[in-house]
Amino acid sequence: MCGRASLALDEDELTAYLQSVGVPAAPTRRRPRYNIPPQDDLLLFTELGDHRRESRMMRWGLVPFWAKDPSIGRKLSIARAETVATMPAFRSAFKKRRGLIVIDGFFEWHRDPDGSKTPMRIARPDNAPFTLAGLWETWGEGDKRLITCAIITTTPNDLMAPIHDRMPVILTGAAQDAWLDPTAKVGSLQDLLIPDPSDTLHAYEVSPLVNRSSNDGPECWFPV
DNA sequence: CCAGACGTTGTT
DNA sequence: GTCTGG
DNA sequence: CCAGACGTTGTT
DNA sequence: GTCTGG
Repeated sequence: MCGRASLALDEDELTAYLQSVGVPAAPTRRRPRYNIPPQDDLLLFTELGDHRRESRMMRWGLVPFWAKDPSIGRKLSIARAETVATMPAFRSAFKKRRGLIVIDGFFEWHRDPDGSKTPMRIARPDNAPFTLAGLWETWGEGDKRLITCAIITTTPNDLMAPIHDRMPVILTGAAQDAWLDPTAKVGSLQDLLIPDPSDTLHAYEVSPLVNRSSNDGPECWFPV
């Protein structure tokens, strides 16, 4: 699940949001994104130490530092909260390279009993940004250097349960600080990886235009 | 010892 | 069925 | 996540 | 890098 995200808000709104969570304004130019698939770029911020935070665009699909071939990243876009701390592909990033991924919505495909799939968008009613628990890695050197990331999924909250059996981990407020804290213990980190309790999201059906990731415009958000 | 995997989803 | 491209 | 390809020879 | 399977 959660194989698509969005981040369409304008630079001023994004800058204001980043400042509100202690991140200097993103230096890179960014265009509105309504339909972001795996292997495309997500905006992630992390804590370097002494509470300094930094944001960057990172490719979605984690390539561990030890990978011989970066194509492994295609398989590593989602980690499960239940196993992320111990999985060989994720555990070192879980210990040392946690981050928060800024989005303003994500998509889930609801499967009906007859097998048909209905795309749904999950967002705040005002499309304000929020953050997902993420992991990141650097791989390779020079021209080959890649910076990649993955999201973490958990069980659904009341909003998501009718739609799907998994949802991304959404962190707000003190949980954001706790997730980024370099000194955090595994147990306390694990306690953060729970279904979103904030009750600030809504879900609505959107057009199947979102199925095709090359459709990256507002039509992907239109309610059906 | 070396070779090969390292993930999730959903469907059967 | 499985992999790659988006 | 979904959509689309899944092959080779030899020609432009 | 580290673990599992052979």
